[in-house]
Amino acid sequence: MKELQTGWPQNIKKTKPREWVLSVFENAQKPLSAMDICSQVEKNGGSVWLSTVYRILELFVEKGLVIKTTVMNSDMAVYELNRYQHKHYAVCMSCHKIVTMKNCPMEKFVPKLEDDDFHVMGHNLEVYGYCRKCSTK
Amino acid sequence: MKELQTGWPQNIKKTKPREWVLSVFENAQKPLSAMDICSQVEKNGGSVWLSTVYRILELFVEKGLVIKTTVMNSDMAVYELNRYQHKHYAVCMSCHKIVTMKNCPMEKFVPKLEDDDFHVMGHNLEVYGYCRKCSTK
DNA sequence: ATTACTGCAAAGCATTTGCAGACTG
DNA sequence: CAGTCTGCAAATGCTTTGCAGTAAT
Repeated sequence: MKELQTGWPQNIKKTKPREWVLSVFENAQKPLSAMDICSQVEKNGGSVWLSTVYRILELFVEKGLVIKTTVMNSDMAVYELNRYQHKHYAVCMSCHKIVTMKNCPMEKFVPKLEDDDFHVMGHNLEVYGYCRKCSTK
Repeated sequence: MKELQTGWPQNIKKTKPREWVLSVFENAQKPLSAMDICSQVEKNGGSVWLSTVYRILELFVEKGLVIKTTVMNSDMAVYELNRYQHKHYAVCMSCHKIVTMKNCPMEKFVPKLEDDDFHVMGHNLEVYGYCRKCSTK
């Protein structure tokens, strides 16, 4: 049973750096950049090079384990575990704080696309505005 | 009357490069990258340096004239006119074709955020999947 | 033993910045 | 004329790639 929760994903060779990266994701409360992951791994006592992190992320994305997105007006890519439950965020335009959204507008929504045969696989949504602190400043 | 449609936005000094960039946006059918804009300006007989385009884009975004987004798994930023009517796109995961979405799920949706005082200003939405051609390949 | 993965260095590329001359109002 | 904007060059910073040694099955 325990294996089901923390079990290593199939089709992915187990190595120290990959274990570290995955464990960082499992403890993360928000999407992480490659650098975030790198420094978090080191904070946990491991050691990985940035380029290795990028290769691991590429692999994880390819295997559907992780989702790659970008946060508003930031050129940096961020990654998060694909928990197969939608999760969206609001980003403060002023301080770039990230606030979790608890619901998802796509649940009961069918997009009307110009290509009628477009096969929708998923979506990214991001709300932007001003957080409590910044809107009262 | 004509001025209302093609009138130059207030608070923005009029220069050739800016006029060219704006006109490119007005004739664009999809979000454009800085390079797209640059080459489009040249195609129209103008001439701008890329760094100038970036500075113009930054200004336009700041003035609320243009919106900056990123398209799936591409590290390149794209920009489009803020037409004050939502417009969203679906992106083909295989050929990266962009398909316009005619409706918007946020119209009748109130996001539940962890920060109750978050002041929502707008949103980005992107749907991904496979277009007609790629899903039958 | 074979194949794949990582550390490391160096390259790539979109974007930003500095500066002097040119242009706008 | 004063202040801003642009052309151009060079720097920055995220991400990718090449290669040789190391680790996994």
